[in-house]
Amino acid sequence: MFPARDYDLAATLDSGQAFRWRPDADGSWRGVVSGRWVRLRRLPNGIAAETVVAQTDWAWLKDYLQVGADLRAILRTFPDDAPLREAVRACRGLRLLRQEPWECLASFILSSNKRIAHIRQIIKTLCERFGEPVAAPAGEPPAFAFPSPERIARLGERELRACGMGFRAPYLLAAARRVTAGDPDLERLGAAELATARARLCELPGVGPKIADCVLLFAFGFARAFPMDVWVLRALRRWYFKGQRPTPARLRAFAQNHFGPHAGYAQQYLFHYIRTQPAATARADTDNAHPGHAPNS
DNA sequence: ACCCAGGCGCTTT
DNA sequence: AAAGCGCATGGG
Repeated sequence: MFPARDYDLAATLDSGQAFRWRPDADGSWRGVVSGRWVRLRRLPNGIAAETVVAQTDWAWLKDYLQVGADLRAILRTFPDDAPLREAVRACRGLRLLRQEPWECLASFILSSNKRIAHIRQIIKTLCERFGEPVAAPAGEPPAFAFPSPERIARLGERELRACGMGFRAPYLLAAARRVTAGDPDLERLGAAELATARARLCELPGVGPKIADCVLLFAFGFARAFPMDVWVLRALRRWYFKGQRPTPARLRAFAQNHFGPHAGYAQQYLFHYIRTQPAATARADTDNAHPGHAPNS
């Protein structure tokens, strides 16, 4: 059991940062982390973890779950504005994970122009077909590790397309080959400056600013990385620029300047909050005649 | 059928 | 810098 306060497993594991967790009827979650089958369950004062093989060192899972992160201290760095206050109130216990770089990179290459439910399906098929088998408890369905870059690099585009990933197949294949060749070296990227690491990732085919920021935030822990997808853009326009027509450059500058040292965390709260809003209001980002709490600089 | 999806790459303005 | 467009696939 890991002691942890303010940790919402559902919001954290099922909100589009990781794609391999499945909920159980009793509120527990099953997944594969670092090639190990894991079941997680929320306890009053922490998180219970169950594996197949007894663990003497849980560092790999504690790091993944970031149970040592001081969420309250992070939230205190947020700017005190109405949208973030409401998002934090509505998404209590939402956390950022610390994922394995290759799995995170590959997953988000597969995410472009896809719904989260379908990203999960593509990744599930990819793991079942090409991932190493992982020991699972009796009665559980077979489990598989996420396929290594070396494994994917040996495949053909046709086998990848058969997983349902469409035009992303050549991107994933090329990225696997580059990573296998050590260009970039994912082991070293986390030690680089944010801008340098982002530029390296963007050299990969199929990786642009948004996917790079996802990897920087979810795998390398760059706290200022701020992935701007359609939902976050919608949130920014609706809650911070109501009635205005901010240019993309203006939105980027605002995001960099407004949200502080844990901007990536703020991003995840806005993302999860607007996605869990009723659809009718979540999409009301274009029809607005009433300026709200909009900043002027 | 039509529209959109945790975008990106390329072309044109 | 920014806007258009195509891209595979699947679900509402």
